[in-house]
Amino acid sequence: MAVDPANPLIVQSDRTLLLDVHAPRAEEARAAILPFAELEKSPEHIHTYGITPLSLWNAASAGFTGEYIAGALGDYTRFPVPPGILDGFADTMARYGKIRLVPGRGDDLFLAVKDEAIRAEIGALKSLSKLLVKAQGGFTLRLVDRGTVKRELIRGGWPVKDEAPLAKGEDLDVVLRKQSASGRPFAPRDYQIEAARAVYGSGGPGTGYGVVALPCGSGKTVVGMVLMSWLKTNTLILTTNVAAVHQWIEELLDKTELDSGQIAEYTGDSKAVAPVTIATYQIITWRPDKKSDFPHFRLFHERHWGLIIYDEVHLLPAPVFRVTAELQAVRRLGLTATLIREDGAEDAVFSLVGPKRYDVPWKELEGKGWIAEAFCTEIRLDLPEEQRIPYAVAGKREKYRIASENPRKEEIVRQLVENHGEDQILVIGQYLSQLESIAKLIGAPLITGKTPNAERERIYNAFKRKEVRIIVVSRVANFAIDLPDASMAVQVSGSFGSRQEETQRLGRILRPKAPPGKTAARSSWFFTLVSRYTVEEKFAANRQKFLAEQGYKYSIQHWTE
DNA sequence: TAGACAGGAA
DNA sequence: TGAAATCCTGTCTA
Repeated sequence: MAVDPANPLIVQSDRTLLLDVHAPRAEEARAAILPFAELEKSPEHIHTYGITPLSLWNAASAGFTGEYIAGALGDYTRFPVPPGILDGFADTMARYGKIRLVPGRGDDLFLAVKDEAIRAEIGALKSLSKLLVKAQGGFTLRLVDRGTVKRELIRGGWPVKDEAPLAKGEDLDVVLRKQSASGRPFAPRDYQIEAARAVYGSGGPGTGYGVVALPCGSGKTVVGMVLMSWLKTNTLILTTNVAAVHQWIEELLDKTELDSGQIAEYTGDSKAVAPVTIATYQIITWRPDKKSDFPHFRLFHERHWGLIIYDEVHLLPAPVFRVTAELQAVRRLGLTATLIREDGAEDAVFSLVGPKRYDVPWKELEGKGWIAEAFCTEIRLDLPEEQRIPYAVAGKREKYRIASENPRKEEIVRQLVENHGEDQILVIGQYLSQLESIAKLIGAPLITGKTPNAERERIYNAFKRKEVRIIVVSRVANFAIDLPDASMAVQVSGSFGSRQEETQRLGRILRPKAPPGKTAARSSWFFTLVSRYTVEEKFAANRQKFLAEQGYKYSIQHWTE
């Protein structure tokens, strides 16, 4: 606990933290600041973290205090911490809990605000003037406005601690199996139980809700099942696509004693409803035209749900926010690999699903062998001579495409797959013409959105049996969770710098290759090809942020002829 | 009744 | 910033 010029962290008064990656104890410092800071930039030497109100409230709701932050910064700081900054953090964190939502008279809710000044500030918020009615010690509001009020308040800088009771839901005896239906012994892992517990008991009995962030391949569905087995109630599970719906059903049948009659699929194919129902976000937000209602919203009050699970909660579509009233009355669990949203709707997730209750650095799971160790390499290459002029004069949009489709990438792919003769490889890209060309060059099958399901299955099976070693895939790789596991991925082009996408792609190769505890999981390789001195460099940097945040190191290799 | 396919949405 | 994929519904065919 002392300022030391060898320390890794520089704390600045604009609420940014600079982490010197090469300093001793840099990794320790990263783990210490992760609960309350967000990574903003991650070039080679110095990483920049920002501390935002939302990151502080997430920390506050997870039980971290101003003293913890003061301690963490004090332990690792290189220079004296700027005066006043800690008070600012404590002040922001103290806002969490100052406003509480509790039951009111009859069906109404009551917004309890003890502090008179805060009461005046909220009373003056125009966006809430129609929803809130002044009362002794706070405001009353209608039950249906619960979600809207919470969202408006967080926009105004006031997170609400929602302590109003949640519907209990109809009983359903959910029991986890000791041995999965497929015959293997099954027990939830420590971190899965901890994650479920963090949500279950988050606000005292009957008030559990919130978000769990765990990497792809670490068994997020198990966290959901553990919570279901504790709450023992009718459960609605929302997810992104039909493949994920099917995976949930398989997992539930495999690892719980529920039978197929108690589980239903609510999708385009089948509109069944059962004590456990799994639906896609898309069907819920479908409507005949822009002026109509959302006919499938009825699913929310079709049954007395006692739990709603939002799979990939960072993809929660905006229209769902409209049924906030129904959603607010039910216990809810958000599952995600990353909370980062490029559209900035994080505050909506915070206020409507809940704060982040649990989070493990990927590296920690990797150390314990639950997910494979990954080596990430960014390969930078020049544009071919003849494309430099066209690139220079191209418009912004064209530039990205020229850089992405750099024909030299094809030769690098060929060499990489040749050098990794032992690995099962996915080549992932964005543009179909480029992928077609690569598939032809290395003689590997290509899967795109147009590939019929039967054909996909045939290729996947051949890949699993190791008859096919390499598959070239388009963006189907982002969502198709039925993709087989691979030990190496080569990304030849990506979309506009989405960290989410990068995370998903890396998730493809992070699944453990050996039984945990016995031998270490087999290592994985992840290569990204980037055209030097082009816009692609900037986007590539953005994509890597999340991985750097989790402690992965990208090594950069410059490719020369 | 199943499937294939077109069209719209985000 | 743009391209590609998905999912939903409705219609047509056998």
